[in-house]
Amino acid sequence: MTGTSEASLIDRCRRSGLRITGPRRVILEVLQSAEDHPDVEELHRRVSRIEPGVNIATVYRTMNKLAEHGLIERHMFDDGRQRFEPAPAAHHDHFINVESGEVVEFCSEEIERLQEEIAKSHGFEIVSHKLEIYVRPRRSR
Amino acid sequence: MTGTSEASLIDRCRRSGLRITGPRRVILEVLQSAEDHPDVEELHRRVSRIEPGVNIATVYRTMNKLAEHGLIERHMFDDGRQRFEPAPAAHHDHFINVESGEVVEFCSEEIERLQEEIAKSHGFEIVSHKLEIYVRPRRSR
DNA sequence: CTCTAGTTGCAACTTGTTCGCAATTAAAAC
DNA sequence: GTTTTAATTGCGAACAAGTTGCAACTAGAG
Repeated sequence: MTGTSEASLIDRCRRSGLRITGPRRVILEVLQSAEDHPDVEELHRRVSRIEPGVNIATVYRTMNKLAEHGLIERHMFDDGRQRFEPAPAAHHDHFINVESGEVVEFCSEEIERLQEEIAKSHGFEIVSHKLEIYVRPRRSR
Repeated sequence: MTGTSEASLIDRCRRSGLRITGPRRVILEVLQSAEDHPDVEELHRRVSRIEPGVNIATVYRTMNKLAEHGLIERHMFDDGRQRFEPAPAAHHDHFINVESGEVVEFCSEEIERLQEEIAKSHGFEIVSHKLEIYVRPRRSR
């Protein structure tokens, strides 16, 4: 999520043979500095704040390109809209706070292991997985 | 998923105060005998085979009503369209075969338990969750 | 049998996303 | 630097899934 990362998105795009244009540069900046999991409209809003005139179709196209090249990760939570995060180093799952919409990442070795085990016992090989836990702040206690 | 069930969907609708009309009766039949997780278009197709003339908007509205009353469960897999299954007795998760699109149910006490634990440690209370494992048949071995 | 609120078909609409196309442009090749 | 050309862009139109307004219809309570 955050800019803890290594090589800038821009560099990684170049290495993937993607052209760095004006609009794209801004989109990448926005993505790189995103601390959350914005959807396309939100990205477009942030981009427009920096440089108005970038069409939302361009944002869509750019996100598709980036996803194709594995440079970002696309999520589809229950609100039915795509959300993105710069491809994280390690896999993780998500808490979605149903009250605020906020997304929190977490990971559990143990759950991953159990999944492997269960898949195997069903004769499957895991391609990918998605664990979303819809939560609310624990009251009282 | 299958008709292993108890009280018919129709009865449960009546008990929920939903009217049983012609179109609705057919939709419920189709749902009840579904062995899979059909989307609205597929449901509509099946309904139309039994009784043509039912509008797809009616299927949408009926599914919304049923979901409101907890009589069916709505899923949103990565294909981005709603899919449904008659509300199952017990919670379960899903394998989605990425090659065939087929959906297989499974459940794991242990994973559920771990989720609780992790949520708690983050100060959350679980509202619901969703674990989807995208798989393919295990080759060779 | 009557009456009314729930339900339906239909067409129009909304929302999120993609597409065609002509104009622009990054960056590879001179 | 200049040329070249394939990738990218803006724009408006087109899509796809799902929803809605409304007048007509009807299940089921009384």
